[in-house]
Amino acid sequence: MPVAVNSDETYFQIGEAADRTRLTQRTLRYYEEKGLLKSPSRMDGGFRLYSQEDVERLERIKEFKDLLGFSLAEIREMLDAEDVRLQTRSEWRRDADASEKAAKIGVVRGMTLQQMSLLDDKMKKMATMRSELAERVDKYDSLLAQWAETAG
Amino acid sequence: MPVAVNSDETYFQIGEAADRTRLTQRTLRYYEEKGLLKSPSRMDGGFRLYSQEDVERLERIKEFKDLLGFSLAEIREMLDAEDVRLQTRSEWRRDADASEKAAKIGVVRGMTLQQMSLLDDKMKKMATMRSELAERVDKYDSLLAQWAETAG
DNA sequence: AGAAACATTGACGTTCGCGTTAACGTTGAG
DNA sequence: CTCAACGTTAACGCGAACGTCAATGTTTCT
Repeated sequence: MPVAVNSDETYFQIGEAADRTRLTQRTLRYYEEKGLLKSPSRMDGGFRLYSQEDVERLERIKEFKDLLGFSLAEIREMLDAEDVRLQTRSEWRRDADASEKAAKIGVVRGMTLQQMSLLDDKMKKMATMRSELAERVDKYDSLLAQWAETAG
Repeated sequence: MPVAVNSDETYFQIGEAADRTRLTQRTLRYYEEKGLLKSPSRMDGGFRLYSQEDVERLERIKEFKDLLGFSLAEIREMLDAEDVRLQTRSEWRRDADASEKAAKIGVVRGMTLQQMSLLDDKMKKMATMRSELAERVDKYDSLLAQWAETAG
């Protein structure tokens, strides 16, 4: 069961975080080791405590991997870009240098566009592949139909 | 350059097959070793000779890997299914047992449908992801615009 | 307090998908 | 015939992404 640390937020130990994400505990530790996850908070005894946010991040990582076949290093880069975005947002009001921030956002924007075009590319190819497969199914069907005729 | 073995078909040595597929020679040998490719024919001296068909199969393998992130083992299975199809087709006229063939085709048809739904699934998720990314770009844009205003 | 369930940090092992090197044979051009 | 270019097998190597102990500590329930 989830662990309530204060009245507000819910935290999960590694076991449940693993269950929820359908990853293994080893994998969670590994991702942490590889910097894909900021180190989660801990209980007094040292047990890891994952926030809901952490769990969601893990799910995103899984999507990136399964969907796009990215390496963990690549995924790390993409997530880092997002972090820049969040960081930038929180610093938004209290800092001076404007053009630097604009530049940062520009970079992140560019990366996002790149990711989008990569997605577009893959989707296009997948669509092609799909129609090839559909064509085949049609062929099977007509073969079977023709066969049934001849036999009947 | 391609090697003409008889007047009819064109064959390629491993080097050119590798160039054409943008795979390495090692990879071609590896795929053969793993059974993704029926062993290509050989010259007298033992040099491998790849047919156009072989090259196309290699390209298909690449697509499967890059596009769907399948393991070579999985790809092997899918290609095996196709082989059944081709084999079935060549045996078509000269064999007796009709229902057996119909059954085989039914199986292959089923596998193809499965592959299609897998593709659909991935494409759907990718579309979702894409729109999330687009949303982000919009946010960046409005941030930058707003910023330009304030600064101007 | 004792036991079961759960967690921690090493550290070594494993599979996949090739890369690389070594030692050697083949082919084709001059 | 010679030599460069190309190929062959065998074997070891390697990074990625975890799996799998082992030894030990923590939490929780009774």
